[in-house]
Amino acid sequence: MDRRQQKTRDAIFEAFSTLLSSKRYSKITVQEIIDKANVGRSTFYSHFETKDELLKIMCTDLFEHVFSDSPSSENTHDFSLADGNLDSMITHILYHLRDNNKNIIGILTCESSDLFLRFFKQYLDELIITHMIDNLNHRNTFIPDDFLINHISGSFVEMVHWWIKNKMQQSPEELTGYFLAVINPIFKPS
Amino acid sequence: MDRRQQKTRDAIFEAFSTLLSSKRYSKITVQEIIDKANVGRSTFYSHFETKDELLKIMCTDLFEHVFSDSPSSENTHDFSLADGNLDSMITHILYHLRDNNKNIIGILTCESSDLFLRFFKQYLDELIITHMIDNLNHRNTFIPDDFLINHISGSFVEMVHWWIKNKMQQSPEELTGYFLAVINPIFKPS
DNA sequence: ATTATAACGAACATATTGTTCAATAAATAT
DNA sequence: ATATTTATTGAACAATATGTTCGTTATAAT
Repeated sequence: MDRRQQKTRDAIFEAFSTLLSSKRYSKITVQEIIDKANVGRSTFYSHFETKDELLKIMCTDLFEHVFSDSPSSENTHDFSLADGNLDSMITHILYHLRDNNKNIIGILTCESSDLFLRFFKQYLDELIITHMIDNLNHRNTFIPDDFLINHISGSFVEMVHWWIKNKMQQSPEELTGYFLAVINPIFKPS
Repeated sequence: MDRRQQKTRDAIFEAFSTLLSSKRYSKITVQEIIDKANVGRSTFYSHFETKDELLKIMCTDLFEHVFSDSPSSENTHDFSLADGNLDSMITHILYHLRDNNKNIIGILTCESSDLFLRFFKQYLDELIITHMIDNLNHRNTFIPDDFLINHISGSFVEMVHWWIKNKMQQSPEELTGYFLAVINPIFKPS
C-alpha cells in the first residue's frame, strides 16, 4: 500500500479515535475529523464513503486483531466449559481490549461504546456458534440454542460495557471469574 | 393540557414512531417528522429542543406506562426469587412491550432498538437495585453487587433485543421461563 | 365576547454533506 | 535520473438540515 495512503488512513483513525474519547459519535462531524487529521476533504471521501463506514472499518480492524491470535484459533475448536479453554480465551480477549493503545482508546469510551459493542456482539455470536456448538448440543434443557447463544454473547458485551464504564478497574482475570460464575451454572445439572 | 398541544404532541409521536419502523433513528430528520406529522417547524421546536429529546421523552413515557401498574408496585418490595413475584413481574413487562400498540411499535423495531434498550436498561438497573437488594445481600459469592445487577438487567435487555429481532415469536411466559433458567442458577448453591 | 396561548409559515443565518476538478506533490517503475 | 502513475489538495458547488425569529392566524379557556 502506498505510504501516502497509509499515512492519511492512520491520521484519520487517530483523529477519529481522539474525538470519540471526548464526544459522542453522533455529534462528531466529518469536518472535525479532517481538521484534526489535517487531510483534505476530498481525501477523506476517497478513503471512506461515510462516517458510519469509517467506524465500521475501525471496529472490524480491532476485532480481527483481537481474535486473530486468540488461543482458540491456535489450539482446538473445543470450547468445553470443563477445561480452561474458555477461561483463557476470555482472559485473552479482555487483555486485548484493555491494552490496545493504538487507535481504540476512544472507541471504547463509554459515551460512544454502544456502536462498538453492537458490532462486537455480532462477532461474538458467530464465534460462539462455531466454537461452542458441541456444548450446546450436549445439554438437556428446554432453552433454545439461539437464545442461549444470545445470552452468552450478550452477557459478555454487557460485562465489557460495565467494565469500560467503571474505567476498567478490575483485572481481566477477575472479570473472567465473574463471567464464568454467572454463565457456568446454566450448564450444571440442578 | 391544551387540546391543541396534545394534538400536535400526538401527531409528532405518531409520525416519529412510523418513521422509526421504516428507517434508522440517525437517518431520520426533523424535517421528515414535521412533514409526516403535518405540523409547523416552529411548532416542533416549541415542543422539543432536539430529536434526541423527543426520543428520550417517548421512551420515558413508555417506561412509566410499563412499570406504573406492574405487580411489584402494588404488592411488595420483595422480589425474592423463590416465590413467583419476579416471575409474574417479568411476564407483565413483556406483555406490555408486546401489546403496546400506541406509538411504540416503531421504537421497538430492531433497526433502531439500541437507543431504546439503552434507556430501558437504565430503568431496569434502578428497579433491580431498589427491589432485589435483599436477594443480593443474602448470597455468598465473590461477585460484586453491581456486576450482578448489570448482568441481570443486561441479560434482560439482550433478551428483549433478541425477542424483537425474532419478531416476538415467543410468548411472554416462554421468555420468562428462559430468563429465569439462565438467571436463577446463579443464586443456587453449587 | 374577551383574553390568552398555540400553531403557522416564511424567512433567516449557519453548518454539514458529498461531489467535482484542475493543480500539485509524492511514490513507483523503467 | 527520468518518466509515469497515483494520492492529496483546496476551492467551489448544490443540496439539505438545523435551530431561531416574528408577525399573523386560529383555537382554547374564562
